[in-house]
Amino acid sequence: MARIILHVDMDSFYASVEELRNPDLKGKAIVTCMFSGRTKDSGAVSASNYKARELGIRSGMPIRAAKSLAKGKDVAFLPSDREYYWEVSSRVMQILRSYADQREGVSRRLQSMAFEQVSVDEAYLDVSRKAKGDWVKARKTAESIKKEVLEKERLTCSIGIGSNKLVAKMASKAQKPDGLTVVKDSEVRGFFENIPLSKLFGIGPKTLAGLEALGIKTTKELSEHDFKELEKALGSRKAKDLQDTSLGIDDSAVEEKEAQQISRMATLKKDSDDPKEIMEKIEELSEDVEKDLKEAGLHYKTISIILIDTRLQMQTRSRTTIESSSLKKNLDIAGELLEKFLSGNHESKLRRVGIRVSGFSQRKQRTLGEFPKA
DNA sequence: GCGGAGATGGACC
DNA sequence: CTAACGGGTCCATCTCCGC
Repeated sequence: MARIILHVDMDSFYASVEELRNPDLKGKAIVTCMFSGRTKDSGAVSASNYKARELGIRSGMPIRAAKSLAKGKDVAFLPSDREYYWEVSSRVMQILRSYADQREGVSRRLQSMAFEQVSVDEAYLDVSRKAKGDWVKARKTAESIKKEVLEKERLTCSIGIGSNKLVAKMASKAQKPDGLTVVKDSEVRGFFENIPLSKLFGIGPKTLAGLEALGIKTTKELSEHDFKELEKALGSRKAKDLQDTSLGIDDSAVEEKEAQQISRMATLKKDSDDPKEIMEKIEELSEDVEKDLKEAGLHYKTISIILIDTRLQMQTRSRTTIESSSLKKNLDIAGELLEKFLSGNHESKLRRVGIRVSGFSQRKQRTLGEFPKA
């Protein structure tokens, strides 16, 4: 059956939430920042609203770069309060979820919906059954969603509608903020041809450069490029993925994914190669990971440390152990991994460190819908 | 050849 | 004057190794 998928993207979510929290900020340029705490203003921008974007301030840029763009202007720089954003997010997601199809073969009480939250401010909804192939119906659903989110949370969002997740995602980006864009199957080809290569989902700076080296400058050129040549340069999987993406082809399902890893990272107060100092930070971070682990009821098998040196080069070291739920008990492993790294890397000092657990045991209970059909 | 483990790199928010 | 630089997750790929 043909699908109809919605992609909902909250408009400059962090900044909008801050604007609601403090009425004094209304109408101002707002930038939320991750301050690393090592010097005043060291850190990066996590989000900016449209007023701030007009000045060229974008997420990911160093705070100091953002401040230099903001010089002489009235711009609010606020620390990111992610806990609070997740709180607001969960209320928004509850609204969105209620508009998605009921998953087939699942009892009403379990409330399993064809819904997928992909980040704090984004989600996919499968509405194929409710819309019954009717794009007008789907559009009305999207309008209702926007209305309810605005009334209940005073937030705007942009929604894209298409017959798969990729089309919906690119459609939601087409008109922002407060947009609503429908891309029917007959329109997909034209719509994608007009998307700049650099804006295509899955194409970052490296891939863009690689494609440019092949003489590919537009999405249309990518879609028409000889597959064999693309394959030779990028590998078969990547080549196939890219060419599918350039044509708006995607058959992935809208479904909630199980977490694969939990990690925490932080910047050290000052660069260090002292294992004692570094382990202190790692222990601190591990308490946070431990909390998440407990909440999710997960056991992990692999523990990794993440090390970022003064040149911002990242390295990881990991070890797989017997299944455990207690990170505290395994901190000595992190310590060993760190000692071993430092003894082999006398020249490097660390700027940021992190800890990660992964390899969770499959203890998920199967729901009725997942049992094989008799 | 196939898997798991360990490590790296690219991408996205 | 330039450079400045977070934290979290997913996935693919490569190598090595034992079977």
